[in-house]
Amino acid sequence: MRYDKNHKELTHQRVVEVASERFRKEGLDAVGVASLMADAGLTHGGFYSHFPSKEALVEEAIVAAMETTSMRLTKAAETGGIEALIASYLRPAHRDHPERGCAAAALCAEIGRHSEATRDAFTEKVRKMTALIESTLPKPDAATAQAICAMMIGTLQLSRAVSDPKLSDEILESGRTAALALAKTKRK
Amino acid sequence: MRYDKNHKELTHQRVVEVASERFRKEGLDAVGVASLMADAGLTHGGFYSHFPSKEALVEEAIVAAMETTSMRLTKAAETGGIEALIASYLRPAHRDHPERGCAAAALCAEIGRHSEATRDAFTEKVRKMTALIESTLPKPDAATAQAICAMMIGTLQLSRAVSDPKLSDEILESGRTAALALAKTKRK
DNA sequence: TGTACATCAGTGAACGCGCGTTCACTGATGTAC
DNA sequence: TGTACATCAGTGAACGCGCGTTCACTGATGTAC
Repeated sequence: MRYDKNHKELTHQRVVEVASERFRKEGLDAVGVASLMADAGLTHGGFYSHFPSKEALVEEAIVAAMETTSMRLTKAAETGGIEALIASYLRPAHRDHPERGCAAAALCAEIGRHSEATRDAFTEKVRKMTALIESTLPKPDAATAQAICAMMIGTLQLSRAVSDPKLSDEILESGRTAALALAKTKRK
Repeated sequence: MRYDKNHKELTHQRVVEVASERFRKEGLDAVGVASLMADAGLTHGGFYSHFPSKEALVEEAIVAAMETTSMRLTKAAETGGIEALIASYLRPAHRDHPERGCAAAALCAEIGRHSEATRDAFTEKVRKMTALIESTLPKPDAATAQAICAMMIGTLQLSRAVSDPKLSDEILESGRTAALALAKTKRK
């Protein structure tokens, strides 16, 4: 072979990373293959030697984003438990930078309208995320972990969608308080 | 004038209703003006005598959907308080029929990427919805109402996005339990 | 070491299609006579 | 009451554009001699 053994793998990952950012920022439908490849320093023609379809890239990009988020939350939980995990997720910087944030918060509804394969991959990552949350609870419980996960996603989305910065801050604050309350609730 | 005084108004409302359903089901970007007008029994050319742009229709359709949801939640709250409101929002039928459900749950993230006017209109409806929730709380509190609102939206979205029906049911159930727990929490 | 070659990552023109939007028009209808 | 007319809601061809995808190709590179 002529090119470095992992030359293609490197390019592939570069495209996935660019896609992962732009999908989260602009939405899955709003980002085209050509503009994505241009962002990665390539032309669109080569796309299909890396991915069988745009949908396949969507799946890879979501998985990559979810993994980054999981790692970040794991690190937060290690240093400060569930309180730090919630504070890390529901902080203004996360609200203000969806492109570097959780794919579930940025793309949840859109993912629901995508291929079975994409939804399967997403589902697996959601399980991983709720398991992580559960492991940080004073009284581990799957239902509470799922509720905290949903609460964090809903709070981030709502705080991003409203146009009034004051209301947005309030929602973020309310979400932090409520998520923490749920985490500390004693369950049967 | 030749046509019935409210003939055009009726057509306008028909287009808004069709759009409102299809946007919630398929997403804002996925539904085109031509296909929408065809669904309303018209051709695409007449669209711009009803709306200045697609974005204007997006705004109207979201507002219409949010109003329907608010009315439904108000009715639920009147008969069964916050418990009935939560049960109504987080029921399987709502998860399975986004086209007739809450626009916030179906489109929150996408709305965040749309025009200032659309986000302003959405923000107003969110305020209305949280005010409604607050009014049903045993101890009215804006922060708790916002948290319940975010929790319901996040739960519905997550339960729609995951591909495993069993997990989806679990999430819905967890959301109901947690939202109710938040509603009953005594606050300082 | 220097060159000729084979590989294949990446190129760019082209495909059919649907997008949002514009505009000259058509024809159904309520009104005036 | 019957007809001629003016209005304007709705039509459909056309616009430039970007979409996802295909494919014959180019040219940079590691290897073999």
